[in-house]
Amino acid sequence: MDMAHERDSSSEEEVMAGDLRRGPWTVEEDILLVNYIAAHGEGRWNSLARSAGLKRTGKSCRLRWLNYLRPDLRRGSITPQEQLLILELHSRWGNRWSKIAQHLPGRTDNEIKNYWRTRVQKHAKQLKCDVNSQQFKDVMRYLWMPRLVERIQAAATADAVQAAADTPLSWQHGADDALYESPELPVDACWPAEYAAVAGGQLPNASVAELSSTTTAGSSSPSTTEWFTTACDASSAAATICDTDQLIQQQAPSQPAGAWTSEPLPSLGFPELGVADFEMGSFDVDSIWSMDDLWNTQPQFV
DNA sequence: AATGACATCAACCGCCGGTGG
DNA sequence: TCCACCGGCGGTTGATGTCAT
Repeated sequence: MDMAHERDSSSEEEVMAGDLRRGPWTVEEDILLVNYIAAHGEGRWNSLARSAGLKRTGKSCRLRWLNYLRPDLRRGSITPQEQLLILELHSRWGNRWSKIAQHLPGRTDNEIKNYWRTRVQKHAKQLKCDVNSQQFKDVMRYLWMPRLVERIQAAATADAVQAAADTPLSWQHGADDALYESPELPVDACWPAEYAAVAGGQLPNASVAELSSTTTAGSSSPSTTEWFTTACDASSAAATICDTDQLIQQQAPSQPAGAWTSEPLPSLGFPELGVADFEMGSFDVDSIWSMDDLWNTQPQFV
């Protein structure tokens, strides 16, 4: 047993002795953590946990913050664009989840890892091939990724038509920015009701949008369509060469500024996509993985 | 309506590398 | 150089939600 293991075990002892809590976080704990970080910033997680009055390990606090409480987290389903990027980056880097996550702003390594395991590996299993096999990589690159691009293009077309029909006035005035910046925005406009109730006005300002995983986000940005077009152009080429470098580098960072975060937002090459992308409506994400398509299109892969 | 199977995801675990005393 | 501490990473698990029968 190495030193690290001993240290982890000692934390375990504390847990067993009742000094530390484990398991799901309560609303009260979340608020303690959020407020403490709002006041003092991130870092030194072990001492942070103690100072904040949390009976949690530093690791647990860090994980909770990074994977759930951070204000710049993106909520909702993995979009087709993101799926495309994940497939491409995974083919390049393998299970380097944190590295992949760096190219999907607002997404966590945990989220991407979960996506990969629940969706992609599931289909590899259905195909009865190893997820790391060349066969499966070929299926991804030459069948599923081009199919994703098709879906993205179709969605872009539909989106453009819809946007032309009813562009919300709010977008013309940058209401999305206001969501993150307006000091007048009531707390409970962004925090789930139970948080607002428990906090009793002690929450940081409304920059903490979409805290709860059950909270649905706002509306779609007009930049989405522009990005779709660019992405699809790039991705069409990517269907054969999958040059995601281009896809990544072409996109200027566009992150909502978390007013009270101590850390600078990551400089990442993915645009801010609105919720319409998460709620694909007629876009059946899973149908991309239709086995029928697979059989009909590429029977040689099975 | 009940229930079992399956999917999802938050949280934990073990390990490793970096850093500073 | 050694050691303790810490943060980060990838793998795994268990609770919960959803769907099919």
